[in-house]
Amino acid sequence: MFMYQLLRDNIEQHVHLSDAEFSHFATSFETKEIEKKQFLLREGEICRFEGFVTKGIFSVYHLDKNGDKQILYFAHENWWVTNIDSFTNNLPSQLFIEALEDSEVLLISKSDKESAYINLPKIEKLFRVMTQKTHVALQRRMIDSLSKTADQRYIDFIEKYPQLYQRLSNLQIAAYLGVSHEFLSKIRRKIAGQK
Amino acid sequence: MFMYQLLRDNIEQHVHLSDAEFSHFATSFETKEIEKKQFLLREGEICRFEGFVTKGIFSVYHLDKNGDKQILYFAHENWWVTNIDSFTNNLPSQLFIEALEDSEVLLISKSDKESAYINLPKIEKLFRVMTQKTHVALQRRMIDSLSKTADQRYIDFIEKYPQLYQRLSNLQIAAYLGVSHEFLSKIRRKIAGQK
DNA sequence: CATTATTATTGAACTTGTTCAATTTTTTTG
DNA sequence: CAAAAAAATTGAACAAGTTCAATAATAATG
Repeated sequence: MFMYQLLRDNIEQHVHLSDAEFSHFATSFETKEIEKKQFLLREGEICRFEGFVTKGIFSVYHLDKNGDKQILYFAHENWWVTNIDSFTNNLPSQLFIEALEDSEVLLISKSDKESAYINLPKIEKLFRVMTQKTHVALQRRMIDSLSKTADQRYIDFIEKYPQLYQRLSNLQIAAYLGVSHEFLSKIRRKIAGQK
Repeated sequence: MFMYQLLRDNIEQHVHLSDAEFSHFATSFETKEIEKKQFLLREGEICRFEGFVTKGIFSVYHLDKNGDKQILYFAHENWWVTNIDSFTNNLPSQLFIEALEDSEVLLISKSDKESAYINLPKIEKLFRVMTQKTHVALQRRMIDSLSKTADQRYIDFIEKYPQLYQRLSNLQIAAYLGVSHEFLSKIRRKIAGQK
């Protein structure tokens, strides 16, 4: 099936699995469809899965006490999505994971993931390498957030994620950049005027 | 030796090693002393180590084109320090690692670390778990950086790292919080006035 | 301990970003 | 396709944070 091929290609970027190994690992996943505006995970729930997005986009965000949303990341096709804190430590999630389009994910449970670690050490390596990459990306974003102005972060975002930019509302992008959507609107006007 | 006991206790928080396993792993480390204001790693160099701090404090930071410093984290006794991006991908470092006091680290090279992964799978687990924890902490910091005001981030910092706060200058703390040190000074005045 | 460096404070003018409220535009849905 | 809902724009008043330049306080060093 197409979505399993996507998963295989994704894994192949980090470690090589034989047909048999992949087939076995792939049976650990179940498919789930989530409609737009529905949740894969809500605040307070314990995250019992790690997901691989095969269709659509999810946003992973925090809601602060003022009701403002801070988006940690977007996960579209070919990305992994979970609340790693809740998942690994069995803690109530402080994050929401919401579908921004009608979406589809392959989900693996914690116990299946742990079995895979044991049966297939390459899987442990896979997740270690993925976590490292994600961490490096977040370090870069943290530095940008400390040093760059919102204008520049917006320009960088468009350049880095042109396909994502097309599919997201400015409300979403503003919540990712950490500015009000009104201010993002003014940034857009300013940039448009410069061209 | 005292510093190896520190290392062992640190590892023990995540995985258990027998005396023999630990002794073997410990031989991979070499001790290095770094004087205050000297560098463990400079921008442009490839990071060939992962370090465990046994004495002193390091700051891991980026210098932007304006010459402003953004501090990613501080590593004091009992913390690990490296540039994970440069280390894992053999890329020139975009970060500096500088000793803020006369310091001492135990260093392990990439090849020794990789041997350990192979000889002792618990070590792979150790680093996977540590990276996950670090990642979760950075996610929380990212959310705070998107949602909280500098006053609140400063108050949080003092509360979270009271011992670190005592040993750092306000210049360092400002570069960590992402504000000018002048503004931090005004925050401090405001907070002092409230008490 | 006297001198020099670095760090911290302060004020004033300025820039960046927020909030609120109103209006327009676009998208969704019956 | 009409109506309703959601998203985007705009302006005005405000708050948060920067920059620059001067001064004071602390720490480092011969």
